Parts: sequence; structure tokens; C-alpha cells
Amino acid sequence: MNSTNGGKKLSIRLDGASGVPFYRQIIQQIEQAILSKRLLPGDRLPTIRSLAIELKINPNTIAKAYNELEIRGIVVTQVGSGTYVSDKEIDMAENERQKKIEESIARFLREMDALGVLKSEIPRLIREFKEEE
Amino acid sequence: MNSTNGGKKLSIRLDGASGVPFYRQIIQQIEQAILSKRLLPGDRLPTIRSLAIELKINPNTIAKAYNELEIRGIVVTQVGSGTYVSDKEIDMAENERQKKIEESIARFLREMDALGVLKSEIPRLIREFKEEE
DNA sequence: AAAATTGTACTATATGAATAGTACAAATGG
DNA sequence: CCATTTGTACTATTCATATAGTACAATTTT
Repeated sequence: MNSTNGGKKLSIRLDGASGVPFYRQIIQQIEQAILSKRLLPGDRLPTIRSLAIELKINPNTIAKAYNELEIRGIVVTQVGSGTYVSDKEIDMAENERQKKIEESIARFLREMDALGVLKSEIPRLIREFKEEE
Repeated sequence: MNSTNGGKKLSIRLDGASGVPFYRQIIQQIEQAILSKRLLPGDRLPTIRSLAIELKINPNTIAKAYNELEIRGIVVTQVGSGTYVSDKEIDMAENERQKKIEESIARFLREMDALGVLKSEIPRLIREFKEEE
């Protein structure tokens, strides 16, 4: 399989103080890169080892991130060759996005309901919302 | 201090399979009872021990819940006497509610933004949202 | 076919959260 | 005042999660 990887298409940056696990940060940044088309279908992700060395963390942490991405259908891995952005990645990423949007709305509405906010007043609350503090 | 506790004003129900920690369930149900006026200012909460026995969990778990409620200003504790709904409880509970609403909106808008959803299309998305599946 | 490169599997360690166990200290109430 | 009742403090246990260490298996590359 094509394993020529033309330089850094992806540069991951980890924040060890954020409290967010490394593997989650990796997943998120790769998803982001795909959504923003910096990564395209067929693109090869960095080797587990190379990324591990570059980020100075354990290879298994990268593997964990790649595995979760594979389960979601966003990437495809081939032992001995590498991990590649799935050909269907655009659809998957878009599906993920739709799903996330729906989940986010569902949770938000649940929270509002639990707090006794009527659905009818939600638009106004959002409209009037300003980043205070 | 007045320690006459006229029977069960409060009946806590724990769900051990929900994944939500016991002390969080307790906090939430007490807050709920206050918001819905089933608990009024000055009302005495069940003794840490009595609740522990009733719910068959460790007294420290109740204590943890009561402590968090005290930190939030929702209840007041007096060693040797008991834990009481704060006189300012209504205000505090209402403040908490407002704060929660704002936090919930803030987070929701952040999520929508991260997902590339324009603020202008949010009302439509909410309006069209149906519990699917 | 051999060597190198890739992801995988399994185990170990560290950490934090939740809960429990047990002893203590303060206030009440007769 | 003394016994009881109340919340508190400290420690231990359990459990899940995140990360690391090390050896392995599949594929590629030459």
C-alpha cells in the first residue's frame, strides 16, 4: 500500500495541564483536522511510534486514540503499513458531527427542563445570553 | 436549637446502577426538594446516621453531600444539633439555578460553535429537534 | 527470505474518585 | 453534669482510568 507520507500534514499539540487525557486530545485534534480538510481521505497518519517520540509519550497512548478513531470508522489501520484516513472519512466525520449536534441539543434541553426552564423561553435566553464575568 | 423533626419531609431514593455517585444523587434530590418547596427554610434534614441507615450506605457519604450543600450556602450544619435548610436557601437555590442555566447555555453555545453551527441557526435546530430513535 | 517497520497484546504503575470503617469532638437535653 | 446525639477527621479499600513498559505478530521493503 502507498506508504509515502509527504511530511507533516498534522501537528498535534498536547496540554498536560488541561486535565483532558492525552488520547482524547489526540482524537479531537485529528477529527478537527479532518473536518477542516487538512487531512483528506487516504492520508496517512503519523506512525504510532513517531508520534509517540515526537510527543514524548507512550506508543500505547497513540494506539488508544487511533483505535477509537478506527472503531468510529474515521480511520483504517493496516498492520505493517500504517493508519489512514478512511475513504468514507468525510461521511463519517459528518455523521459524527450530526450525531454530536443532536446529542448536544438533547442534553441541553434535558438540562433546561430539569431546571424548570420552559422550552418556549429558551430562544429568548439564548438570544439574550452574553459572556458575562 | 429546635431539633424537632416532624417526620419525613424528605425521602431520598438511590439508584445504584445509574453510575451517578450516591452523594451526587443525594445533593440533587435535596436541591430539587428545596426548589419545589417541599423543604422550607429552617427545615431540618435527616440525621447523617439515620439517612445512612435508611439508605444502607456509609454515613460519610451523606456527610459528603451535606458538606457540599453547606459550601454552596444551601444548608447550615450545627454539630450536635443537625443540618438545616439555610434561611437564605431560597435565594441560594435560585442563584444556583440561574448560575446553572447560564453555565448550561454557555457550554451549549461553545459546543455548537466548536461543531461549526452558526448561532443564527440554533433556534431552528432546537425547534425542529425531536427525540429520535 | 531477511530485516525493518507497523500496529497489537499483555502487564504494570500511578492516580483519583467513591465509598466504607472506626474513632473523635462538639452541642444538646434531660 | 453526664449520657446521648450530632457532625467531623482520618484512614483503608475498592474500582476505574490513563499512561507506561515490554514483547509479539503481521506487513512491507529491499
